[in-house]
Amino acid sequence: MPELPDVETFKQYLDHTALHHTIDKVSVEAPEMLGELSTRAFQRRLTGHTLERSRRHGKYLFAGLEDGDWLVFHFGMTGALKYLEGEEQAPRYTRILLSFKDGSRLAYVNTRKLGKVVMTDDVDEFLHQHDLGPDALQLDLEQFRSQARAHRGSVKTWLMNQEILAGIGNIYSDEILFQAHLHPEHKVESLSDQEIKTLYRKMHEVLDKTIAVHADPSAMPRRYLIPHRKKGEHCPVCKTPITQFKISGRSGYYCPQCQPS
DNA sequence: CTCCATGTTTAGAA
DNA sequence: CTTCTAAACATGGA
Repeated sequence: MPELPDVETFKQYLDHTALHHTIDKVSVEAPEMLGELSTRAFQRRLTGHTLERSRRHGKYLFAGLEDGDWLVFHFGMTGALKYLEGEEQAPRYTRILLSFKDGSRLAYVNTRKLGKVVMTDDVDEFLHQHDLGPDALQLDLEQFRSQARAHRGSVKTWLMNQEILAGIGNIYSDEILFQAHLHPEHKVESLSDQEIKTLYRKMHEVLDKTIAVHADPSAMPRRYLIPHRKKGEHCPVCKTPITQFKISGRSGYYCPQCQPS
């Protein structure tokens, strides 16, 4: 799930549920998700503190405490948040569970444990340490164009490079390229100014529209590729069979009719 | 059993 | 130095 629109949806969810709650207890079911940070240090930095604000950058979600410290969520491929009230049971694969003073809880759920949950006292430094470029919704057309001019290789790979712009992954890069009528293996260095502009506009449009439906594929516009992004499916626009291809070990999908090379 | 899956990192080859 | 590929991480679902 978690690319920019999914993580933005998690942010809004967190804002509407766990924010302004004081942490009473921290259960770490999967200590390996904390990386180098010890369970004790993690618990010490959270217990007794209050979640006061949140920030998202690319695929990362930051929850700020009243003391200036930050809880950092990264979701890998299968991570999500679930807020629990009353006797509601924590879902299967809950890896971290924050319990609040009022009895409600926030579960960090992650089937495959590919993400991370850590702490940082400086978000900007954290972003720098992780080589993250500007958030995909923050950079302007000028930066977008000059980054395109500074790289070689396929446009899909370029869009997914978190050092260039943060937030776009395998699924949403396919959607953006589909909406922009660009073949995923089109060389980024050979994009015209006009194509770059279209790509930039479509990137915003796709991110905005998918955030508006909380990244739910079943609620996305009719002419979106994402709900048809599997083998044997057909293009929602022209009905041509969708092509699957491999790009550095991952599967990409496109319509050979709407996105000619 | 096999292959595939939304992410990131790393090693090695061009 | 840049770019690309495969593999690894951990775990399920088809």
